[in-house]
Amino acid sequence: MARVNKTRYALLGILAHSPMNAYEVKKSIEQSIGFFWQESFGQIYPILKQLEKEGCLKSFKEKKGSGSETTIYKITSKGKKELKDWLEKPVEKSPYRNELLLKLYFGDHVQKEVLIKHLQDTREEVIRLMGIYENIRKFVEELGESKAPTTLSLITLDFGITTTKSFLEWAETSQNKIKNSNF
Amino acid sequence: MARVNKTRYALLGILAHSPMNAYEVKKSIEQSIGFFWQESFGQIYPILKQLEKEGCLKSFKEKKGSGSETTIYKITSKGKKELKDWLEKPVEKSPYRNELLLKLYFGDHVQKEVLIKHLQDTREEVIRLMGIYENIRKFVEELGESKAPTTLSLITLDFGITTTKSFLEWAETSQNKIKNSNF
DNA sequence: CGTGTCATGTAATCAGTTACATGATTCA
DNA sequence: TGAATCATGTAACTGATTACATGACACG
Repeated sequence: MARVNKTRYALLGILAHSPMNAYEVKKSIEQSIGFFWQESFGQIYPILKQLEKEGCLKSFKEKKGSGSETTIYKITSKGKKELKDWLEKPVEKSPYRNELLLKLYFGDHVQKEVLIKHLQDTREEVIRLMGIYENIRKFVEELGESKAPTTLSLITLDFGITTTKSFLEWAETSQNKIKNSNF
Repeated sequence: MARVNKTRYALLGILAHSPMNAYEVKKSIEQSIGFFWQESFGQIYPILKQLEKEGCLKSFKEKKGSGSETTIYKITSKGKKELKDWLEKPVEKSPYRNELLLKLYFGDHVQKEVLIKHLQDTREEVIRLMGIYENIRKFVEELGESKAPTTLSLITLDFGITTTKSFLEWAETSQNKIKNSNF
């Protein structure tokens, strides 16, 4: 299960949209795919350099208004091919770990209230996320009507919304089941 | 986000149910919490030893019918306390990565058929999982009526079932959206 | 007798986060 | 002037998988 490095593809994918510096790549990831994909600077900087060495990216210095320079990365045709080849490969399944479920499963060692609290906290957290998703959804919908990239980003966003909804239903039901159980 | 080692708690939780050897711990994890939590031997063996050194587990040799010995681990009262303390702590959120969504988000670089295929493959994979969940559910339901540990394992199982169902709906809808989009 | 499962471990490797370090620019 | 953000990196650490190695026992 999933040993290969996929950070490179996330970076290529982001840079395929538009050239930018490492710092902006991080921001861009957070704002677009952040709810299902994260990258840290400790990965981004070295891997961008490595991708350039491989010829997948080309960097150049750009002067910002006030003298200071920044390193902009631009995807090359080789980089685009690399990205496309990966996109066409089957999705590898990656390990999935859920700490809430682990605590619930072993929950007979604690008071019921503890488990109900864990479920409640998680509900509140995902409700917060749900709000963010729906705001982004509105924003994207208004922005570009029926454009393909818009369609795809809405699809990923809808994944977040639907799984969140089903999580909330499950969590509420589970809280009630625990309340009514005898332990 | 999530830097602490939780393998120890998974092992303690499993051994809190009944004493067993490392090999059986692995099997037991696979059969009970396997769909949301995995552990490899490379983690299990060293961490069991470490837990014993800390006094959370006590090991003893047991002779199997045919002369050979095996090392059985049993949880101690200190181990139970360690588990309970962790169970009471708030659930830490861990990084979530979804490769299918990543490929969909960058999907405008490939043919629509590729994305539809990825969704189809994943649907088939989760349908297979769904079958397993529902079989376990039947089995657990028949086994123990209204026992607390049963309630809790059914709750975790229902998480699998409900999220799988909502995934399937989303995936089908998304396939249609992609079919009808212009790219 | 050979294959599969039981059983126990270690070493190499890797992906990834976090902390640390540094400095420029912006803006209240 | 001081805080926030922009910007670029490296080092340490760690969690985890995978591969490797070994051997007993079961069973057809």
